[in-house]
Amino acid sequence: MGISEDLKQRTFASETSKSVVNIIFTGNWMMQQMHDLLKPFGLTPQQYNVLRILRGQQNNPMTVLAITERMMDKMSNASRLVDKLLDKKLVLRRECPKDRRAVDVIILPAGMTLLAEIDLVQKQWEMTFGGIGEDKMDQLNILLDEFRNVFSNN
Amino acid sequence: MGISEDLKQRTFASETSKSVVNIIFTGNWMMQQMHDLLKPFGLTPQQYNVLRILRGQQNNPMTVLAITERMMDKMSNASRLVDKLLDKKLVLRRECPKDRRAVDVIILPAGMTLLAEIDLVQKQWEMTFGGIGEDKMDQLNILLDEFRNVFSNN
DNA sequence: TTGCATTTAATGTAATTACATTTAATTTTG
DNA sequence: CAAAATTAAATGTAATTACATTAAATGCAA
Repeated sequence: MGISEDLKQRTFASETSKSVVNIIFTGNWMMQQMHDLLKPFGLTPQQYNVLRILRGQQNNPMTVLAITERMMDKMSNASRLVDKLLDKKLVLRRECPKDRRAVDVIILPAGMTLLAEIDLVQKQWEMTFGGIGEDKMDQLNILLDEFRNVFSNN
Repeated sequence: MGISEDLKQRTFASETSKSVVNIIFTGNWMMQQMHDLLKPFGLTPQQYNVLRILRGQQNNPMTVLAITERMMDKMSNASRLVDKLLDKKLVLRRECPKDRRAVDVIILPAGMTLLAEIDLVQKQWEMTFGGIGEDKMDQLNILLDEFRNVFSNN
């Protein structure tokens, strides 16, 4: 099914507005997939995103600001997401010694273990897209980047 | 800037996970653009989406369920979105004569007028993407559809 | 060094979303 | 037809997000 059938919309004003709608719709759809996948592990996609960012830093502490810069959804409040991960004892938070305004966040072994568990399911899920092929993935990435770059600023 | 620079992430585990991240990130980015564009008009993207769906039906009443089926974000509660539009006096709500469980929603002239105002700004904004060209738009739409169709079900 | 601007994170709050439940109407089944 | 199942929408609520503000630390300029 194409976007027209998915949204039961016969025509679009232009190919551009179809693309705009398709990008938003597919983004939401993808987020929903992640959401469903993560549900058994008790993480929201945003929390998962933060955990993966922390893992990506090879266990070096990261400030909340550095996390924010790397988050897919810039709008969610990294400070509160870290709170949630703290509650779950997946990360550690401590005052940054170099700059006492900042806060260092470090992923704990429990966080690494949970991510490792999720990796299995996540990898399997991603494999479903494997049939599309690297060429098309690459092409898609180029096109999406191009859309965002239309606005050179912000 | 490509997704790597935008998220300050040097490498991705695979081209697939890069695409997955890119789709979500670009969807959020696009939503944020809409959000900023609509702010002066006092509508959220979801409310705007509902209004446009109603306009698309050529002033025929639509039930809340029919609206839901056409919404870009299936998760937002159409019932409460309609509430908000009612508060703003942009739509009318009345019991559906054929099925008294259902509720008919109709866009009011005030809603049409507001949409017409927004159309001007929206069209201008969309024109920014015009340089990308119809071919690439088409290509992108095909690729996004392909991603969603990997899961033939749901 | 003091005062002012800036930066970093946390927090207050209103609005929205997620999820389950409820209510009312309709359809199906025995 | 009556009872049970299903459907459509609304609603209660807890969690999350949006947005502004606050608090604390740092940097910079006079």
